[in-house]
Amino acid sequence: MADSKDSYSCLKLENQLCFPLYACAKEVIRNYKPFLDELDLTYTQYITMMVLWDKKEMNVKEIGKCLYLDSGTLTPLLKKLESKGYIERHRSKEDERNLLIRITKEGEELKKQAQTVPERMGKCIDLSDAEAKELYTLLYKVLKKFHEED
Amino acid sequence: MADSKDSYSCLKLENQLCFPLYACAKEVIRNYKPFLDELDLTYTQYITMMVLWDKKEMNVKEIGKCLYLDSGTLTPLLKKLESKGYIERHRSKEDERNLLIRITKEGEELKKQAQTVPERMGKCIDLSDAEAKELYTLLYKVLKKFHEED
DNA sequence: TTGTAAATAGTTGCATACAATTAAATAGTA
DNA sequence: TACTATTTAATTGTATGCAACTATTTACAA
Repeated sequence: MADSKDSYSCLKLENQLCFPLYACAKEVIRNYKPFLDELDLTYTQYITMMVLWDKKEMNVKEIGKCLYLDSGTLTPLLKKLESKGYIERHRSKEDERNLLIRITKEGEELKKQAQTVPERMGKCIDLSDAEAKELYTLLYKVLKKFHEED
Repeated sequence: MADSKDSYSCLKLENQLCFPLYACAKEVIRNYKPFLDELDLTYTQYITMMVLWDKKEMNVKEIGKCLYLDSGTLTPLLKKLESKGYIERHRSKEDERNLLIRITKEGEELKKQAQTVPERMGKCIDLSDAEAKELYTLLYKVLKKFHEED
């Protein structure tokens, strides 16, 4: 980062860590769009499907914990995915407070189409394997701290 | 990252680089909130003020280039900052297409209050100076590629 | 000079995000 | 049991973000 010339240099955009993080996340997601358009999914819908491809059935709370999202974001998003036929929403019989989200056959089918997305997307990010791994490690180190605080 | 067990392992959340990027950016910005509430600024308003504290006067296009934002986001945001009295908006006399954004005296005053934000925020991110620098470098490397493509 | 292209903000529509609140169900306790 | 606290989703309100489109102004070329 640049040297400090005055007491306000800390307020320069280029001396912040948060800004490249913010901008980078936004640009990477924007670059996903063409690939996700093929699947008729938005980015948030895509990562939601990703956890469901892995776990098959979860409640809203659990999905939110995985994705760092709350019900205010997830409720409308899950209704959308239901209307697309990729998931089913139904209350748990054991505990009516829980809304169980289960992937459908159509949702499973989508997984096949999605399989090529990560690799194609990876090519948009101009980092070596070592650099990507280093970035991954650092990001999770920051994230871990935030998860602990909840 | 985890080893591949099947052909779908690339679709696991924990094997993605984009996800920690997305979640980390979101969490860091969410952690800014208490500090920015004191200034009555949102995060996007804060980074907009940051470029204006540095440059004093810019048009919407230039601000958008700095922040990776378009007029669809900036137009309402700048009107908001104007209503708060931190900036002035007026058309350029030389070229009426340009809307010039200039910081006001109140906007300059805010800078003094904002000065403590970066350091306090930095403490929320649990990285050493070397790690923070490494993260910064990697993020700008990714960002650079995207800027070149425009 | 006049018609066309390019540049710049603004507008519209859709999809997040999140804080704060609400509603319903369940757990825990006197 | 009856009352209270907790848990879980849903709702509400505000603020982004971005693609697509529009309106206005300027540049440029025939």
